[in-house]
Amino acid sequence: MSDSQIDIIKKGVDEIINEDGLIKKLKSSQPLIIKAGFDPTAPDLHLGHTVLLNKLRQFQDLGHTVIFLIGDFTATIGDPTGKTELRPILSKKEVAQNAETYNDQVFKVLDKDKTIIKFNSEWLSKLSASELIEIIGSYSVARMLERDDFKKRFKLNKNISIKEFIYPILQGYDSVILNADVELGGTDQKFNLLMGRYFQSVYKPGNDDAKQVVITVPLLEGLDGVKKMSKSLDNYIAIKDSPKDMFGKIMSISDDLMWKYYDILSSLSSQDIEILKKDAESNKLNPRDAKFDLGIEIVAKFYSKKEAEKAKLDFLQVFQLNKNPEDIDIINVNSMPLPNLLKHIGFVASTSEARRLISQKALKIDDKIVNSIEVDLKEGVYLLKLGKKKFIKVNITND
RNA sequence: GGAGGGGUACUCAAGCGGUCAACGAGGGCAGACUGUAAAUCUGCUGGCUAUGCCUUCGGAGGUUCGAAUCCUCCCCCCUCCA
Repeated sequence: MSDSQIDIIKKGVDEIINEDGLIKKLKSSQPLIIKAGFDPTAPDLHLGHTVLLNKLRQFQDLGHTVIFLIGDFTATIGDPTGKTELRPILSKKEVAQNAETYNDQVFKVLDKDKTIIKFNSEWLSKLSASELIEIIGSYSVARMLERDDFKKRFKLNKNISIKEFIYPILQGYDSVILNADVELGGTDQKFNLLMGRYFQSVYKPGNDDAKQVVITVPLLEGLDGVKKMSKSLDNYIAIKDSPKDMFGKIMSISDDLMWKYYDILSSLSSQDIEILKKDAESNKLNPRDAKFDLGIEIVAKFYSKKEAEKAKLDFLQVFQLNKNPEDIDIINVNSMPLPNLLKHIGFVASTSEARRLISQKALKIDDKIVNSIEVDLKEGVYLLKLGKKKFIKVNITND
């Protein structure tokens, strides 16, 4: 049992610290407490998050308990990971709203009955100054500077706030409070995750079994193929994206990135993926078709096979046969100058941008390129296409 | 506390009295080519009621016909000294 458990858990993870500890914990045959922290600043869950969520789900399916920890308190500090600036502080209200959004989305992947949601402000906001000092007192600056991003910033003479040192410490302290057996996170979180181990050993000296096992999962690169997928970089596929958008975004990734997505997101075995890769290299398989399959698999995971197939058909319509999609939204608008119209319907951020795009022949009305902003649309229904991807029908009225 | 260096658009980074809505690079967007891939080429990349007007070079004042550029005060970052 434990043997098969460990195999399931090991699949697709980056690192387990340490595996022996995990095996020991699994053998105890008690449900383990699995901790994963989430930042309330990014409420839109995307495929990058699902790598972690899927792994959590596996733990749940194996009978363990997941604590979905929302770092509302630590968010007021700002995770220094990969950052050069402090993050803006969120209000209580914003945090609550964001948490709500999580709630909606998380249980597309996680089993609600086996998930405990916690906010770390519950215990962190109650710490007194002396308690805090005691906690941070057990860690040293030298060890803090072992951390890669701190080290870099220190060497480059960039600002490091003392506050930022507190973040990983408190994250580690969370594990003490929660008695976490295992903590999961992305590879970039390794340092923070290890803090949990450290503080658990401080608070329960000599008891090695009390130390949480750290499991890191690979980071999913964003659509650009370079940076990690994140909302703030706008290179993400949200799990709320429509099947059409999801499929389209997957089709737009590079071939190199496609193989990484296969590795991380698809249920195919690594052997099967190797075969696909070889076939593509020897021209037996058009990489595009491999991408189609990947798109279908991913969309089907969040919707259904049927909707995924439909998204593919739609894609073929639009980009292979150069036709318009079938179900384009239609909205009613009052008559107004073209640049304002484009701004009003959300195609562009400003009328200036609209003018630029029109002058670059990026706008089509009823399949005809618009050459001038002076076009005056009379009452009626028009099909607008901006760039390659944006479609909408407008019904112009003269109220 | 003292001495010096620095803060320019999404990022990096020029400019140091007018020709600056601000060189250049990256990123982004659009067009061509394609497999909505990569690579490549071209254009664009503050806003608006738009051949003009308005707002931007850390903040607030000032000098000047005119300031990102000069002066004063303030804030922030970095270095060295204490």
